[in-house]
Amino acid sequence: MTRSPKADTKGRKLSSFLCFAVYSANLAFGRAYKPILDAFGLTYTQYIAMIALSEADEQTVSALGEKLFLESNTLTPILKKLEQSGYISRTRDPADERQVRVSLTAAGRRLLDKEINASLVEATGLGDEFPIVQKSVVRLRDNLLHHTRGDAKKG
Amino acid sequence: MTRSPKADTKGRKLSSFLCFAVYSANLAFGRAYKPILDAFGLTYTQYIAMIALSEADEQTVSALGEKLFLESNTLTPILKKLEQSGYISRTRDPADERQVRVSLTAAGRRLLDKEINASLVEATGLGDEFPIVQKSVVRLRDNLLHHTRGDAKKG
DNA sequence: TCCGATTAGATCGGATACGATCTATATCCA
DNA sequence: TGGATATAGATCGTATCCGATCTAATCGGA
Repeated sequence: MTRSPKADTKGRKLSSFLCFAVYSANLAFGRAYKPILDAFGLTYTQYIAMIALSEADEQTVSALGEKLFLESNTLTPILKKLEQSGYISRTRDPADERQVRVSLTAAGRRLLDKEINASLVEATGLGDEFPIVQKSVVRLRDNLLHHTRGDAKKG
Repeated sequence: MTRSPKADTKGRKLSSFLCFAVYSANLAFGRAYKPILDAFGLTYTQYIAMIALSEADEQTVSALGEKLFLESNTLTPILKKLEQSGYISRTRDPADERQVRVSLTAAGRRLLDKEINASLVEATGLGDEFPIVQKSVVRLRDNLLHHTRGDAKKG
């Protein structure tokens, strides 16, 4: 890496800017979505958790955490709030009382399918580039995650 | 992943995935950097704040906040901690006592210039694509910010 | 079968984000 | 000049993130 000749200082700055670009893009997403989500009493993280829940019913907290890159310490309070709001259900698995099964309720699914919708895509202003940027960011994230765990599965 | 047949649902999902990709890439940056920053007693946000501070001396909290997309409610506690750590200085501007001027100390600058370095670039694993991804994410962020404030200044 | 190890969530404390509000200082202008 | 207004930070409450730890349930081996 650091393919630049004056690699040192320039490399550090570039790195800083990429990490900062992602950091601030994340803040920007939160702010762009907030007015829309506020109307439904959802926070940004709660909304993301519901998207993950929309992919399957009866997911465990751990399985959900793998999708979200979060653990029970973060998820448990969020899921409890979503349960209180009536958007999800939480029940202990009778077959293994250690596990909690989480699903969207009818109200939660209705919220995702109908009430919150296309306005969120437009906010990105990316047009045709949307899937390209998406792919790059996903790969960036995965590279970082592999680096973290010392896992050298590279492409 | 699990791309749905319906256009409506698909649009929502794509949007979700881009916001989620950024969200999780940000988490991934924090985790990849943590082991490195831990050694210097810095958090990820504190590190980013120091990068912004490295661009100029005697910045006000507001000016710093504009670069970081943060306000005094978030910055003040962070800057106080960095001051306690000895990496920055905070002083009221004699010409306008409302303003606080913030600068890196010698120790802070040394930390950025020498001690923390190229290892942070490698963690991204992006190689030559680094500047391209960076540019896309910056544009995404700016689009979102413009959308938030209803400002339609586009490129 | 019983006890240690493992697993799944939950709890706790520290550090962000952020809306709302507060204080102190500076400015405006009749 | 003096009170209304504006500005810059700071404080507070709520909601994430995350490391460390705890509890309860399950599993494994002698």
